[in-house]
Amino acid sequence: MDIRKIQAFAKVYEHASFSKAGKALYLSQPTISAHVASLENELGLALFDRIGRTVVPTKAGEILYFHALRIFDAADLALSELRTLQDRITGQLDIGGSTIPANYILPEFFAVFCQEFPEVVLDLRVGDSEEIITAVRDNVLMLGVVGAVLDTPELTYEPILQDRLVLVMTPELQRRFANTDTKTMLFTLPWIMREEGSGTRMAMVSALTRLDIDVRELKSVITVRNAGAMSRCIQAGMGAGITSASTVQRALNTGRLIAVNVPDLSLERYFYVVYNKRRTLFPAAVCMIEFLQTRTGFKI
Amino acid sequence: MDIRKIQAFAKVYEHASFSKAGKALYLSQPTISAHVASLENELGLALFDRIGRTVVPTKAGEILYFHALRIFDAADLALSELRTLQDRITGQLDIGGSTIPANYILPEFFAVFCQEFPEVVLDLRVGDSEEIITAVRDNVLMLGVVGAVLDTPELTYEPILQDRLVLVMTPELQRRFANTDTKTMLFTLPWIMREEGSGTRMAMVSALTRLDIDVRELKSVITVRNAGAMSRCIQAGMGAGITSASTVQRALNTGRLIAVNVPDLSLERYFYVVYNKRRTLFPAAVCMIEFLQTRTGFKI
DNA sequence: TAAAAATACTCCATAGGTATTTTAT
DNA sequence: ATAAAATACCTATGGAGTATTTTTA
Repeated sequence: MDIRKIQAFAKVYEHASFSKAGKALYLSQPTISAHVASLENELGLALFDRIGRTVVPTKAGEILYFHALRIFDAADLALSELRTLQDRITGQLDIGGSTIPANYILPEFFAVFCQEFPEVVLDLRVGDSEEIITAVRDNVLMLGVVGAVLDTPELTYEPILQDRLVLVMTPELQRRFANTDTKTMLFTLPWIMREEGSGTRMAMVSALTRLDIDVRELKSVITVRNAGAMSRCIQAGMGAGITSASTVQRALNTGRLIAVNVPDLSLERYFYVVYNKRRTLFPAAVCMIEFLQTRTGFKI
Repeated sequence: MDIRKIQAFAKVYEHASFSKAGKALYLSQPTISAHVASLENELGLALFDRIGRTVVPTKAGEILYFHALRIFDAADLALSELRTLQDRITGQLDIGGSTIPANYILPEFFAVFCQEFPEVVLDLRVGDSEEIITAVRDNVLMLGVVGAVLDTPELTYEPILQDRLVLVMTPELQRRFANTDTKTMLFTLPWIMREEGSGTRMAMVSALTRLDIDVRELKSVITVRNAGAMSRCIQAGMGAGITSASTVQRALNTGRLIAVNVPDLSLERYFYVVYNKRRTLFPAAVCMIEFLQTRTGFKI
């Protein structure tokens, strides 16, 4: 069932002539005869009745022609989609986003991106930084936006945004520690924490490590898997937590929460686009990387 | 876009491995590599990223795989339909029927045929004998059932039924010719005639010719294109006509029409299955020919 | 070191051609 | 006599193999 033989067959069907089919395909008449004969042998069925100098398709020929058109359609469609992939910014782009980017940062960037590149269909997969990075490492996802760098030598991390973490709690809770020294407060506070694998948690851990504090010594009352839950737990007075300023901006503005400054605790971290530079990125993916870099002011 | 290369590509996609694809297709690993490379060259696109010893499809690879499955489906379906055509009585059978067979004879035979061969789909095309025979000669139709033989050397006519034509008129009309000699009556009668090309007309013409009567000398009041119209015209008293006894059986039984005997006018003719014996008949068509011959008692 | 893909090469099947014959109009 | 398909025969591309090298986990 060679596709070129089927093409020869189809042209014979359409022209009811071997020699005309040859002309249409820029092949000699004997070549067409050979192709059709080869198909007939392979199938064990006559495809045409050669009645004198007229060529009439058999029932088998009619059935094959019907399906031949479908085969050509599928092949043509494949070809045209591959061509547009080559020279247009198009196609479905699956992109992984860790908690903070997916919920607080990417949506507004994507809104602009989709306007500028209307042929691209975005599919945002949400997980924590570790999950997204693992998916990118395993080539399940081509692109991720995460809040941490993991030790994966094959991956490229391009910084796109600086983020500020803050230690927040309710004013009531803060008042209880008004006369306590900072380090004691950190060890006494009931903590709301993000799960392991969270970029926010990793940033917190490394910041505390620099103050010689082991997170495992802190009093964790609950572990949550997203920033919204953390914010609500803190507002409910369950304890204090370290989270992106952007996730608690309203609560800080209204005074329902306050950010407590801890001297020498450097709570800044970056968000990155992460990808495997050894993979062939299609235009839409390249575009997305550049878009994230330039629109966040990190490049050009 | 050779289908075998696409098959190699698809197996690599499914196994994420060139060597496993080779095993699955009973081909060597270098052959698989060559096929995929050939496709990549032809398309000018990478289909896989070879990252170390892992193989990851590119976006182009994903698109091609999607369409490859459709191509295989179409090819498989073609193959399976051709196989069932080979060894089962199945498929659509277009069959031409001239006026009398199509309206009065074939329906009940087809009812039985469809019960015995439920996988066959019949499509009955109606025309007059000449139209049907022409369609069979031009290979537009594979089979026809007609009431006349035309001088077409390439066609085979197999008789399937004897038919009796009758000269019919209303009793009133007949009474007007009670004392007229037959020949005068024939020349005086107002005639309802079938169109040229009708087998019924041809049978009538040749019967009259044997009595040295030229139809053109008869007084034709109307030409109709089917037996029902003829019957109604005669019953309305417009004139007399020659038609199959089967088409006016009820009217003869009830006495609304009467058959007038004309000495020496031999009004018998046959119905035939007509086909081009040089065409490859598929099983359902062969079956239909045999069915018509045996069920009408003309063979075995 | 081992496993997988790429490369190098050899071989032969076959897709392609031209020239000719057969067949039917 | 002509037009079309089949046949015969030749050539060269490329599909298939094995052996080997390169690469990387």
